[in-house]
Amino acid sequence: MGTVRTRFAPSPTGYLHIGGLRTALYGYLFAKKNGGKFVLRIEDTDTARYVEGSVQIIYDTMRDSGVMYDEGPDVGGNYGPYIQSERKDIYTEYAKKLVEKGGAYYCFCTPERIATLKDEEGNVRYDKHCLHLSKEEIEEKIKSGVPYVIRQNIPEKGVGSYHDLVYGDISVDYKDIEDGILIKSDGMPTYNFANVIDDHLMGITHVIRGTEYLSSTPKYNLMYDAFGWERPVYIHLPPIMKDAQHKLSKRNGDASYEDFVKKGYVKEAIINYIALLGWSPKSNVEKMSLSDLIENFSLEGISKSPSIFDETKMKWLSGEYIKEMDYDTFKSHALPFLKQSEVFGKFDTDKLLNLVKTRVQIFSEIPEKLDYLKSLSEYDVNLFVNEKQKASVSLAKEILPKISEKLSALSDFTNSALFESLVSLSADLGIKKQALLWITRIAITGKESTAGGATEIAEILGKEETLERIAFSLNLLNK
RNA sequence: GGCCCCUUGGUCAAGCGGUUAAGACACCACCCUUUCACGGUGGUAUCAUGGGUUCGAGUCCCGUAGGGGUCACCA
Repeated sequence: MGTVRTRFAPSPTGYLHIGGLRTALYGYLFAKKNGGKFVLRIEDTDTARYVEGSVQIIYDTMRDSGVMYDEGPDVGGNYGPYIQSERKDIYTEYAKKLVEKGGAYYCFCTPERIATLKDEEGNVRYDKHCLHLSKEEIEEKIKSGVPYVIRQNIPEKGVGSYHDLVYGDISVDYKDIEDGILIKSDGMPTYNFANVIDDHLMGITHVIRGTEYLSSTPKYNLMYDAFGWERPVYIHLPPIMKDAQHKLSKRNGDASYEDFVKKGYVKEAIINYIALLGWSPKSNVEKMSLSDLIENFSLEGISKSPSIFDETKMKWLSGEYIKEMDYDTFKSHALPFLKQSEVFGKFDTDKLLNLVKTRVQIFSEIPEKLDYLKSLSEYDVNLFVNEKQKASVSLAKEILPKISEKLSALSDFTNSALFESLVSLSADLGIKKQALLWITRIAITGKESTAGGATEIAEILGKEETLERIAFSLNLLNK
């Protein structure tokens, strides 16, 4: 076999959903793993379903996520054009060839006649009515402008078998396959035809796509065989589910790649996670960059059964990426989200960001984690009670003035200096430092739990604000 | 409904005839700790079901149930 060539062939119907992106990713990984090429082809033969702008979304998503193609409409290549609507003449030419070879035939049946073919369950199955038209009849009808389609001629007997690298041997009886339309009456090909022609002409060696094509693949093979072309290797992928019953889809309002990016997921984590959905590496390592994925990817790890999308796990992965990010990278990603916080601009940006770096899994959690810094308003003084830390309301009343006094004398208002100072104060007072720090933190935040400890927060608030807040809390306690 | 395919904890999953049935997320507990988080340790929890085959079955075969896909001039 020559160079491995895989392709991703989405239709521009509005967005690139998670399942589609995973299909693209596997095609990309398999090609890269084998030193091959990954091709993007736009399947826009259904003009009615075309959605403006969706081709651009496909380009953007693939670029942004790193699942980048070597050949495609906007990057070129030697097998173009890569947009099916620009290949119409090619399909017409090959359709004629297939008719000559007996693999297809002209059909002039009206929709009305087709409708009479409905069985009890409402399923229509074409009866090969036009297969037996004579050459003269066909020529005459075409000449006189009778609308027609070109149908595939499926053998009436026999079984179509092939080997799928994920699902193994698949066999479908030809009697269960209908003579599907290859060329529509508007002259455009259907997926069933364009897909085969393009995959062959573009030198695609491995066809990677969803399981929805598992049982229709034998009819594609019939065409490869009729043309005398080598069949590609098939790799069908199980679907990604929203729950046990439903596929993940935008139609159900499920998030897409761009939605997750907007929600503040680390991009690498999204790709990493979807790679793991339906595929498992030989090792137990789960956090993998795109290049790690290329290195570790193998077809044997692809599962046959559908997998349910678990946003919680993706969130965890995102958090792992954030924790390992160097600060500057983190800052550049986090800043747009920090700006949505009410505390942005009121305090030192770097200090705020440092507070939050190990405490968020996705960037959008930043504002909520920092909101407590906003202002101090009336709160339940019972928050001072903490049995484990030996803190109580009365102790708070007693030591808060001393804390205030100590802090007002402090010139170096940094975390470490504050910590040292307060610890020594607790020793002087003969109380647990935990109790003193607990009371301090409650006094300056009024919150049971906060991102950051007492002295970290005090540093961010600054001396003036810290002392004001302690005074406010003291006042509250003495009410 | 016909046909094709699938079925290991709540979720992702390893396993390819002999294992105490990995690991991860989630959950719980404990430790660490300046609350929370991080980190560490431990724990709860899985082979859909009934028959075979075999000395031995999550692994092989058949049935049943459940689920997915497909049966378009959509891809």
